[in-house]
Amino acid sequence: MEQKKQTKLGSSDIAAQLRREINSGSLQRFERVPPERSLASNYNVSRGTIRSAINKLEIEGLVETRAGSGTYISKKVSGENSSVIQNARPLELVDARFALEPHICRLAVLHGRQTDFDKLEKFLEEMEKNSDDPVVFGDSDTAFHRALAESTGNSLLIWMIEQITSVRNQDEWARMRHLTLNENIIKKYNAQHRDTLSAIRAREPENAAKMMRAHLQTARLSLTLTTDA
Amino acid sequence: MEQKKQTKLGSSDIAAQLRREINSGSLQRFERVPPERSLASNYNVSRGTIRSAINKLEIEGLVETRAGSGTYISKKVSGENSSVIQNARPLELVDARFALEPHICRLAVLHGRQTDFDKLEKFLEEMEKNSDDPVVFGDSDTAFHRALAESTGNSLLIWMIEQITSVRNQDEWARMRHLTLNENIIKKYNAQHRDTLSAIRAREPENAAKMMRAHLQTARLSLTLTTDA
DNA sequence: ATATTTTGGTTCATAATTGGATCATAATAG
DNA sequence: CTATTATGATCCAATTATGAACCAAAATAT
Repeated sequence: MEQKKQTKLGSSDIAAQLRREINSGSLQRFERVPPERSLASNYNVSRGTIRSAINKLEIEGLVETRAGSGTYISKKVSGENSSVIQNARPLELVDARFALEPHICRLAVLHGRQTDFDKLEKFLEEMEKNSDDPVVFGDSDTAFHRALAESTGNSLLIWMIEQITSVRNQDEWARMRHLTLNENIIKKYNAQHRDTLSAIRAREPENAAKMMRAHLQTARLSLTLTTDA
Repeated sequence: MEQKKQTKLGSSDIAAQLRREINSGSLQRFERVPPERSLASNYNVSRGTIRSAINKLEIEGLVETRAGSGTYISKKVSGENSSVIQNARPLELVDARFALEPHICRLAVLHGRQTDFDKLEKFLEEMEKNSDDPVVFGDSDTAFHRALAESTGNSLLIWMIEQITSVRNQDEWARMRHLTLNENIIKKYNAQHRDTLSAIRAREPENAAKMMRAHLQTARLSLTLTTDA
């Protein structure tokens, strides 16, 4: 099997080696696996062999590739999440947000400071500027809701929102996001985000909560429409 | 080391590296991250790449930038999950319950079954039977609120309530409970619990949420009165 | 107070990098 | 021999990086 004489390494051997390096952590320091061309020259095999090996790892879910960008180690490997969060279903998650976020808005009115609102404004503008890019929008959206929680100063609520948003960056959810986030939905979200922030700035707690509920209602609707289709 | 020169670092790699340095604490001591231009020359990449990396960290909440001043490491250390709960202050916890439990009541109306309500009834009777024993009452109270969450069928909400109630069994909280739980308060709690369950059984979501808010309002009040005294 | 320097924010055109895909050829295994 | 696999070369399309210039806010020096 593994004579170092003349037997070249096959794609399976390379895959096994990479798998080992990822799990052992020697490659985990960086999010990105070296480019295929580098790996090919390092292992002294052709690029096709490397591609075949990486393909195996991708099927295992250990790694994900983005054309033009690189091959990345799946976040599931590096960051461990609570199993409860991982197994949460989309509608459960929306319901949890329905519980938390309207009240977070009320508390933001009570405890939020000017700098908190400025930060929210920044993320809001970022979202509005990237209405055509679901990925960038999604990141800013996550940051917005997180900053909203932070404005309450309540460490428990911040932590809960962190737990909830942490799940958004996983594979399954990335696909879901692509299905639900079209430009119309994003524009609607932007308006609702702005309504919410305006109500908070105006120090109207119930109105802010109402705006947030409307936002979440939209999110739930787009979710059910997508999953039913 | 082996291939750093050949394979140039991308923004993801640099973000990962900075994230590592921050979390490990080697950069944490200094308030300010080196300026972008310095980092760019240190890492031998363009400033745009550095900016892209820092932007990733900012979205994660690890770092915050101030134009004209610099980029600063966010004060809060990456908090341990459990310690967040452990270090939660009583009022923070009540606020979190204020967010979760009224909505849990609404969902209980929607998704609760007869067996769930029977279980709630059982804990309620247990509480009423032990109005004179703060310890037994406290346990039944915890069980009641947990069963309430379970009746929603939402694993996320159940988990969050579990996290919250888990803290109640600690030393500090045991003392607090002794201070707040006199027989009058307990009788009031019992009435409010019964009101809540009645509203749920009557399938009146908003009314159930209202009863729960009244309950939590009482809890918060007894807390502030005690801690102020 | 005022001027200068430092710093992040922004934009732009251009270049380099990277995974995706194909194909003819050679090597290897069964 | 035959089927499978690896090779090496080439082109494509998406993504990212680069380098330069300029701005505005903040910090610092005069």
